[in-house]
Amino acid sequence: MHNNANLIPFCLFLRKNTTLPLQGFFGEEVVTKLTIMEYRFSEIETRWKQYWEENKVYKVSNDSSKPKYYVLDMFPYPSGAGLHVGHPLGYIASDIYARYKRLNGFNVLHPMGYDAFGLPAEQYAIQTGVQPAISTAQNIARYRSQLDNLGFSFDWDREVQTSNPSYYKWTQWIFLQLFSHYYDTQADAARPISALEVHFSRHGSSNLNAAHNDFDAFTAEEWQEMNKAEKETILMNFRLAYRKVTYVNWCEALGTVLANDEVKDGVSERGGHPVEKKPMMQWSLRITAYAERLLNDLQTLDYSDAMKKMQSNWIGRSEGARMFFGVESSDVKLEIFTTRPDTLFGVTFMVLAPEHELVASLTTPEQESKVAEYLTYVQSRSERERMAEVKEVTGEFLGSFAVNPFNGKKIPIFIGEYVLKDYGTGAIMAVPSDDDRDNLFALKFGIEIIDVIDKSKYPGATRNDKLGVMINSEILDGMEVPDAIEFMLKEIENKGIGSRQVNYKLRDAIYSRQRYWGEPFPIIYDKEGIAIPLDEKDLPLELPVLENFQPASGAVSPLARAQDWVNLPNGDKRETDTMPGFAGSSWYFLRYMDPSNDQVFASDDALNYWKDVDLYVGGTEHAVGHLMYSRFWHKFLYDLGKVPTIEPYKKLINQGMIQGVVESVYLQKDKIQGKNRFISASLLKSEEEKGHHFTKIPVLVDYVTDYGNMTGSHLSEKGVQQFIKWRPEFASAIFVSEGGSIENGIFTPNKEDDSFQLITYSEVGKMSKSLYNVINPDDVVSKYGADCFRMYEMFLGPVEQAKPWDTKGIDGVNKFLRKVWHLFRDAEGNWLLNDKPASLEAFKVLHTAIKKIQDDITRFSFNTCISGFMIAVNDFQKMNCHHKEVLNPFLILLAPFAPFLSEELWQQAGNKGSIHQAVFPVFESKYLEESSIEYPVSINGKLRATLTFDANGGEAEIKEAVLQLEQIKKWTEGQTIVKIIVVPKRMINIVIK
RNA sequence: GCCGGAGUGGCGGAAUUGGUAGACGCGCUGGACUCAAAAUCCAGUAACAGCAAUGUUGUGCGGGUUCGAUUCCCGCCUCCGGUACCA
Repeated sequence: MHNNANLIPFCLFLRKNTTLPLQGFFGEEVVTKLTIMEYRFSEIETRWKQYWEENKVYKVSNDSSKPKYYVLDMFPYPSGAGLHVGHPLGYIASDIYARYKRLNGFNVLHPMGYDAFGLPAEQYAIQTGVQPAISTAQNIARYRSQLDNLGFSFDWDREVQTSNPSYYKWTQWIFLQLFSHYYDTQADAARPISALEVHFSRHGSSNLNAAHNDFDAFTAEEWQEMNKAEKETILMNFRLAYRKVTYVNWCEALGTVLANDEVKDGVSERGGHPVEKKPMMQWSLRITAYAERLLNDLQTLDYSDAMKKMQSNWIGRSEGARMFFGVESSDVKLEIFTTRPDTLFGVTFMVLAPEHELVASLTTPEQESKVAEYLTYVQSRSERERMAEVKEVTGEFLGSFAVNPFNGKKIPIFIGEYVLKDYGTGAIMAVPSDDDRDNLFALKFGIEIIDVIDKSKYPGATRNDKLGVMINSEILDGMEVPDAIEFMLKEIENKGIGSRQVNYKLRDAIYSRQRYWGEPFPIIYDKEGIAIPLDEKDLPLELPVLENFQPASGAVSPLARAQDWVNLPNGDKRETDTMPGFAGSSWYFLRYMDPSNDQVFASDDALNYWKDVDLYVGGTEHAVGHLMYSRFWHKFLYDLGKVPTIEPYKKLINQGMIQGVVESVYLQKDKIQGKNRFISASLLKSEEEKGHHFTKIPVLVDYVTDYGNMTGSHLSEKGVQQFIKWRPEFASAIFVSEGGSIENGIFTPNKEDDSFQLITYSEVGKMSKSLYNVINPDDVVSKYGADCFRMYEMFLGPVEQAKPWDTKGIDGVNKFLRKVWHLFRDAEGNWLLNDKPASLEAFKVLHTAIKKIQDDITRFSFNTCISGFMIAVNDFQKMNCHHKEVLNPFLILLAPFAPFLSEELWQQAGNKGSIHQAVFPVFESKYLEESSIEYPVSINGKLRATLTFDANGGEAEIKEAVLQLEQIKKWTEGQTIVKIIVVPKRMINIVIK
C-alpha cells in the first residue's frame, strides 16, 4: 500500500485537482516535494538500521559505572520455516523494556543468539544430505535478517550459537564438572568426587551423606582392595553425571531416547511419534539431588504463580514412609513407599510393578504360567495404550503372601500395570478403602476391603482426602487422620521396619541422545569399558563431519560410523551418543556476559558485574524443561563457586502464543460417483442430517474474502479457481454453495441472480506451515513498517495472553504513526518545531503520558501504554502543538525507528548529543495538579450531579461544603442523612433514609 | 480426575487499592472537504424505551457482604492451559 513504487503516481493523482497548479503534474520538482510529505517508513528504517550498525549504538560494555540490568529473551531454534509473526511478540516486549531501562540510566545487557543443535536440522540432513552445519547457518542468516527488520536493540557482538565449538567447549566443560562431582546431602552442595574416594578409603560406604543410585555396601578394606574398574563402578553411582541402565523413553521413529519433558501424551513432542519404555545404558544427570532446592528457591523468584505451580507439580514432593513388609516363609523383604501409614490396618494386598526385580522370586510355581502370560501382555502394550486406558485395572496374583508387620495378617502379592517401576520403590501396599485405584483393583479381583476411616464427620470428603477418624485400626482407633499419620511414622521408626522419606516425582534427566547433531560427550571408554573424561585442555571435542546421517541400527548414534573418530590409536573408543537439546540452552545466558573468552566460560569480572538475568521473557512451553534444567545447572555452578547467585532468572514473563486463523472447507468423506464434493459451511447441518460425513481441508487465507462485519469467510468463484490450481487433485471436485455449484470450473446458479459463495469454517489454531496460515513478519513490515508492526503486536492485548493474529486493527496503528509524523511536519514536509514554551495544557498532556507510559511499562502492560501514547498525540494534534517540549524520547521506546524524529530534529530542539543518549523524561506532578476537582455526587448510589470543590480541601471540608449546597438540601429534603462518604479525588456518596 | 487461568459491546481489549463500567483501537452510521472516489477531519456508537431531556437493564449463571461489587465471599456453568495410574 505504501511502498515507494506505488506512491508517486498515487500522490499525483491525489493532488490533481486540488491545491497544485496543473502544469506541475509531471514535473520532477513537484514529484519530489509530494513524496517527502508522506511518511515513508522504509526509507527511515533503512537509514536508522545502517546508522545503528555503523555506530554500534547498542554495543554494551562490561566496564561501566552505571547499574546493570540484564534483559534476556529465550533464544530461538533456527528452523527452516523462519520466524512467523508469533515469535517476535516476546522480543518486542523485552526490547521496549530494555530501551526503557537504558533511558533510565542502566547499562543494559540485551543479547540474542541461537539454540542451534537439534533434531529438525538432522532430519532435514537425512532427507536431503545437506550438512546440518550448513542448513543451520542458512537458517541463522535468515533469522538474523528477519530480526534486523524489526528494530531490536540487541548487542549482536555478543551473539552465541550453541553448535559453535567455541561455545560447546564450555557445555562439555560443565558436563565434565558434573561428572567429577557428587552431591553432599549434609552440606547441601556439590562436592568433588575425590572427597568421596577419601571417605570410602577411610569408612567404606558407612556414614555416607551423598545422593546415589542403589549399590551394595562395602567396607574401607574392601574399597582399598578393589581394582580401578570396580572402584569406578561404585563411583558411577554417585556422580552428578552418571551412566546407568535405566528404563527410558525410546522413540523408534526418531531413533533416540527422550527426556520426560520431551514426551507428551505418550508420543514424542517433536513429530508425535510413539514412545516405548525400554531399559538402556544411558548417561543421566542427577537433577533429583537438587529437587529440594529447586522447589524451595521458587519462593525467592518473581515468576507467575502458574509457572511456580507447574514447576512444583513437576518436582512433585510428597512426604511419607519407606518401609519393609516381610514375605511369608521367605527372607525376602518387600520395600514400599506410602504417604498413608495411617491406613496400615486397611492393607489387604500388595502390588508390584511388572518390571520389579522380585517378581520372579515371588511367583509360585502354580502361578508361573499366568504371570508369564500377564507379563507378555504388559510388554505388548505401548505407553500410549497404557495411558489411554487408565480406568481399566489389570494385574495378576503372584501366589506369595506378605505379612503385615503390625498385625501379622497374610496379604496376597500381585503385580499390576498401575504401579510404576520408577516411582517410589516400584511396590505399594494397597488400601482399597482409601485409594481409588486400589479400590478398583480389589473390586475386580474380589479382594477384601476394610474400612479404616470414618468420614461421617466430613461430608463431601472423598476416598483420597486425608480426613476422618480412624476405625478398625487397633492402636489408632479414634485418632484423627493427620495425628494417626504422625503416630504411625514414629511407630514404624521405633519398630525399625522403615523410616520417614520424602519422595519426588522428578526423575533424573536422561542425557544421552542417539543422534548426530548435538554436543559430543568428552568421554572415552578404555578396554575395560571404564568411562574416562577428556582433559580440559583437549576441549572442545569437535563433532566430526559425517556423510550419512541415517540413524544407525541397534540404538546407536550415527556417530558410530565415524570409525576414525571413534577408535583411538591405543584401542580406546569415544562415546558416540551426543548431548540433548537442553545442554546448550542450560547456561547460554552466562556466555553472553563474556562471549569470546577462551580461558573460562565467562570471566569472574563479567559474572560479578552482570550476576544474573533481571528479566527473562519466553514461552510457557519451557516451564518444566529448559527452566528446570538451567536452574539446576546454575545451582551446580554456584556450588562450585563459579557463579555469584543461586538462581539464574530473577523475574520471568511468559508471553502468550500468537495463533493463526485456520480457514477450512468441508469435504464430504464419501465420494459421490467417484467425485470429491465440497460444501459451504452454511449447508453443513442439512447435509449431516442427510447422513453425510465431512472432513475439514485447510485453505490458504489469501483466497478467503472477509465478510467484514459478519463472522466467517468465503471462497468466491475466483477463490475456487485458485484453490484448484493449488490442489490439482481436487480439479474435478464439485463445490456446493447455497447459490449454486461449481463443477469443472463452471458455475451453475440455482436461481438466475444467485452468486457463488462457499462459506468456510474458521477457527483459531496453531500457526503452522501445514495449515497455510503462517504470516511472515517481513511481509507485514514491508507493507506497514517495523514500528507499525511492533506497536500493533503490543497493542493487540496483554503480552501474557494468547491471541489469534488478525490484521484488522493494524490500520489504526498505521494511521496513528502517520499522525505522529505529521505532528512535526508542515504541509510542505518541512520540520515543524516551535521554540516558544508550550502551554500549561500541553504540559499537562505530556506529563499525563509520561506517568502512564512509565507505570504501564513497569507493570508490563504495553497495550494500555500505547493507548496512553495515542491519547497524548491526539491531544497535541487538537491543540496544534509542535513544541519542542513535546518531543520526548519515550516515543522511541514504542516505535524505535521513530519516524517523526531524527538526530537533527533532536538537536534542533536544543538537546546535546545523540538521541541514543537520551534519558527518560522525569514526571512532574505539578503539571497534573488541579486547583479544583469535579466530584460526581450520588445519593444512595445514584448519580445526581457533578460538583466542583477545592482540590486542597480535606474530607471534612468537602462534607461540610456538600451539606451547605442548596441543591443537596433540595434533594435530601425531608430525609435523614445517614452519612456522607467522600473518596478523595473520586466521588461523593450521600446515604439517606 | 487433579492443579492453574479466564469469561466485559459487533470485534481486540481497558478499568492499577471496592468508587462515574466499556479507556484506546477496529468496525459501523452520519456529516465536512470533493464533480466524484481515496485520504483526512468532525460527530455518534452497550441494550431497551423515547423526538428529546431522561429512564430501565447491563461485566458467564444463582446467591451473599457493602452506601457502593467487573473487583471480595459461597455455590454452579463454559472455555483455555498444565498434568495424569506418583502410592
